[in-house]
Amino acid sequence: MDLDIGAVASQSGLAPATLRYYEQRGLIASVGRRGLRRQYDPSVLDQLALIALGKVAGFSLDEIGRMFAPDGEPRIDRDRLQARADAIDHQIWRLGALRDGLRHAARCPAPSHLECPSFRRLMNLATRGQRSRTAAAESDA
Amino acid sequence: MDLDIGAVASQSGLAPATLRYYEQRGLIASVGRRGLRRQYDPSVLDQLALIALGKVAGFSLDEIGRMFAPDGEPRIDRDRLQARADAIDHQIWRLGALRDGLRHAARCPAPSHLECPSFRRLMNLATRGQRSRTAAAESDA
DNA sequence: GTGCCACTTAAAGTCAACTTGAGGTCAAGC
DNA sequence: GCTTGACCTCAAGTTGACTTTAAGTGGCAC
Repeated sequence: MDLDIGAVASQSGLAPATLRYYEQRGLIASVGRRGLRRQYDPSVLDQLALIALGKVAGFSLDEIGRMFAPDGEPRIDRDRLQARADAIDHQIWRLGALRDGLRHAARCPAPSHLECPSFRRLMNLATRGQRSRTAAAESDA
Repeated sequence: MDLDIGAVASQSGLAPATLRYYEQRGLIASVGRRGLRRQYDPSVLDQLALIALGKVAGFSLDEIGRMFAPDGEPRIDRDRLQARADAIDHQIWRLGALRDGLRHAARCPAPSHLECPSFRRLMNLATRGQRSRTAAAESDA
């Protein structure tokens, strides 16, 4: 019922070497070996999806490792999870402004968008409370 | 009226070396020199805000450079801008699912979140159409 | 029983985005 | 007039996240 690394690789879209790397980094774990070969529980695919998601959200592998432990033990500080969620919310908000800014730029006839008041307003909105990634990393300490 | 690199650094929160690096990469431009020293127009601060924003949105410096030229000439493919905006929209959507997942995880008493149907549903939502960064980069070609 | 091929390890290489270091320049204050 | 400090250049180093390579192993088809 377990998967070997090639199966996990093809189903996850990640290279086998990447999976070994994640295992070495403690992000995932194999359930054992058959001969030399790592055997993975199918649930590792869910974990990999989570990891991919965390990366999209801008977290480092270390941060992700701390958020979602590989052994199924969440072992997560719930306050920290909430803080992450709030940080992501903030990022979503800024991305929304960036998206609006880009859409505006795609339509706006101004010679330079930096001179367009509408664009500048959007960008000012978007850049409020910058440095979220750094802040998130720092709040980790 | 122009700023030297130290002023730009302190107002933007970036290291002087980073500003020189950005200049070298063509992301920003100084308006000239006073002696050896670069002089920057205050508008560079807006450009740096845009760059920071682009980074938050997951773009590489090259991509950002192509999106927002340093000389005030937008020189941007409007279709590409729209495509970016759409990609960001998608990312926002996934981040929303991630945020909801984290909030759920912070409340949910299930021993492992991977076993919690509600969490799994959120994560499945969030991971639909993954690999956005890669996809965005590829759509650049 | 042997050949193949997907696996194994350890170490080195790559790439982006910086950061650091060494050695040099210049304007200003004392 | 000399030191100081903020700047300069160019090269090398660092970090994170992989990828590649070289050399080896072992289960399965034939």
